[in-house]
Amino acid sequence: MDETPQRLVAKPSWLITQLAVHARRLVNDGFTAAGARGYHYRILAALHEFGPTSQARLGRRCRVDRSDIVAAVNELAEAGFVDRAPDPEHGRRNRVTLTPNGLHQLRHMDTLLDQAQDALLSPLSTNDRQTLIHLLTRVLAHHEPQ
Amino acid sequence: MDETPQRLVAKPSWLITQLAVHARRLVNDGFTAAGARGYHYRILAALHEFGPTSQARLGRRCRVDRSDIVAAVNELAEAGFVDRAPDPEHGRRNRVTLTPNGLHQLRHMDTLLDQAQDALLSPLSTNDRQTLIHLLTRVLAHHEPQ
DNA sequence: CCTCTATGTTGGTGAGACCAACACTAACCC
DNA sequence: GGGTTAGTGTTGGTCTCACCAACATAGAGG
Repeated sequence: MDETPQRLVAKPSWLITQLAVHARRLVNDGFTAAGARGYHYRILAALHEFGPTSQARLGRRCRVDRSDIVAAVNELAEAGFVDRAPDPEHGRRNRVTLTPNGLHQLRHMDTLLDQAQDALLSPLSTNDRQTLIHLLTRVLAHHEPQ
Repeated sequence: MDETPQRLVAKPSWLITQLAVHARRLVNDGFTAAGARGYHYRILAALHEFGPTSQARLGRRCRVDRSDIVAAVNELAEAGFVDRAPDPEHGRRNRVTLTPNGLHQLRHMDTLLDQAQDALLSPLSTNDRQTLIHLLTRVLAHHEPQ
């Protein structure tokens, strides 16, 4: 009952954006349990993988606007997950560093995130998941500025 | 340069939500050219496909909260795309109807939307598009309350 | 030296999804 | 029939995410 219009269901953009709603809900349910949100995970992940950097670079890596990085780093710094200090060899730049507590939080969020991935793709076989990931990666790569 | 963390790229939820960003951008660029937004299209499409209904039912069909339907129907009614009148056989309910102008706007948005779909999936062959749509439909169906 | 670019920061906007509360109506049940 | 329950429209919020304009300031390049 209360069927959704064929005009919507047939559009790839509908499928993707609606599925993104469910994905975000699953992920955020986990993250809020850890007192965090998406931007936090992106930043912690980038710091762990590439080491300390400036906020601007962080934003470019995580696809987050530099003005939004400010707020997110504020929150992470206040929680002790990140350390923000002026870059010694550059007056204007900040140097954001992952703290041990931040690494711990990152690992915690990782397990929460893995559960969400599983819940998200539960109806698909391992093979189907692979093909879906492959196709999505191709399409996304095409739209990333690179 | 400025690579994105592997932790993100490997997550299906990242692929889906990031692709949804691009999808929304493509779609909205078209819609704003028509002075509209996503909610408007959903409502017009539902009215065209299922005929006049109440706002609550409209919301259930389009996956839009009933409080958000109020604002969207306000905008559509002010533009003359939709007619809102109290349901004669139900004191509380409203009866929302698609006007001729609304149908015209729907058709206009349809062509804009088709262009966006094409731009979105441009890197994929017809076959790959089919598979992607099929997989997305399956996953989405699993998460819809039905 | 002067211009151009990059950086951090503040303060907005907008879409979309969602929630709580209220007034009121309809439908249901005893 | 009367009281309870469920549904409807509406107001007024919240949150996340994405994005933009402006500004002060620092570094890099000519």
